[in-house]
Amino acid sequence: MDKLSLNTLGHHLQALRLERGWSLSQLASEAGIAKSNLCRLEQGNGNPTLDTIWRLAVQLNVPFGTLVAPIAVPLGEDGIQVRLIDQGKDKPQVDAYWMRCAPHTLRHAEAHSLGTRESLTLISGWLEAGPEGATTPLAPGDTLTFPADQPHLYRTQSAEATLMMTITYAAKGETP
Amino acid sequence: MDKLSLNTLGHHLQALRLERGWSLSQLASEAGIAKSNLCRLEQGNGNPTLDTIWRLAVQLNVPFGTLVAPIAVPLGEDGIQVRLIDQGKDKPQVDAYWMRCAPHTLRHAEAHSLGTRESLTLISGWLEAGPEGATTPLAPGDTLTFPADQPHLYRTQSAEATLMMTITYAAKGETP
DNA sequence: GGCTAACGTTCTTTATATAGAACGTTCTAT
DNA sequence: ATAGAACGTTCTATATAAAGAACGTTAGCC
Repeated sequence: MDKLSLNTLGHHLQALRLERGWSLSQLASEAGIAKSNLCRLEQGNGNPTLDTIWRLAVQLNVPFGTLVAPIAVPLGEDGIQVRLIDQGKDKPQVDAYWMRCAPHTLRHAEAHSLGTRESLTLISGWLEAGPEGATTPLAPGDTLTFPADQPHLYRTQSAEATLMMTITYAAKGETP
Repeated sequence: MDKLSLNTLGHHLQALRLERGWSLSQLASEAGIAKSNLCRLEQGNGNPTLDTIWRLAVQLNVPFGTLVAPIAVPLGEDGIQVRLIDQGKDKPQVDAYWMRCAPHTLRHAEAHSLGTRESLTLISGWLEAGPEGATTPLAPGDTLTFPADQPHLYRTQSAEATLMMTITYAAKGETP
């Protein structure tokens, strides 16, 4: 595991804490860990134990993956983060992703293999997505399914968007 | 973090390894960790470092959460596991879950608050779900959205089902 | 001014996660 | 049968994560 990932974990940890208006000492004591420990983690050093991550996740009331997830893939250069949640083992193959788009992002995605479809469900924010020229705006809770075997795009405006995305590959199963 | 969770992690770890037909020594060496370490983890002792979990997840090619997730909630008594992926911060409130139903499971869910809707996207297996009396069968990749402010159910047959579920609460935001 | 309290950081100490060697066991091959 | 190799386990040694004390800093308060 690289240094960068730990930095990201640290920043993310701190962001979540400040978001709640908690002090470092406070969070540490309520999570039942030493504040020196938490301090080290936020600074991006260290290699926390599962127990430590666990306690912090519980205390911050975030799903476990969220804490460690920023370690996942920042997709391409633009403000898009993608995190693989699960992969199906059946035919057709289905991949489930968590995805976050920064504000004022426009991402053009290339066509996937023939027959591939995507389903999006917006968790928070606002997003416009779909095949180029036939995009649909989405509010939290909305679901959109569209053919992804043609160029498509995701666009945010002033707010960032968080969503679940599932990609269903055509029965033959080749990846683009 | 309790002993049970670690046991679950151990079992899950071992299951994933055996699923791939790998030996303990093999996985350990390819993940770049000592096999004594992996052995201990599979036995349900120990409290692995993020680095260790990380290496194993990469090597087993499973999303990070999957390794640690069984530590999450086995919902109720029946063969259903639910894992919170993310919670929206907007109105309406949206919760995203990963969910797995064991084979031959029938789960009756009570009505949520008025206006609540659920969206399901099947990742693998087969599932029949929806409001009681108006259920729909789902194949991998299929998406179903239905009003959840009435009793609804999830039913599997011979195969287990893995899916993403999002719950959108009515704008007022009260939980049932 | 000085006093207290809380903050985040940086020490030192202690517990323990990991690495690596050694073990007994079970196969296969010669 | 015997040697070898690989398996999973269990030792021991070492690196280091976590705890706890002490630190300098800032902010209120009398």
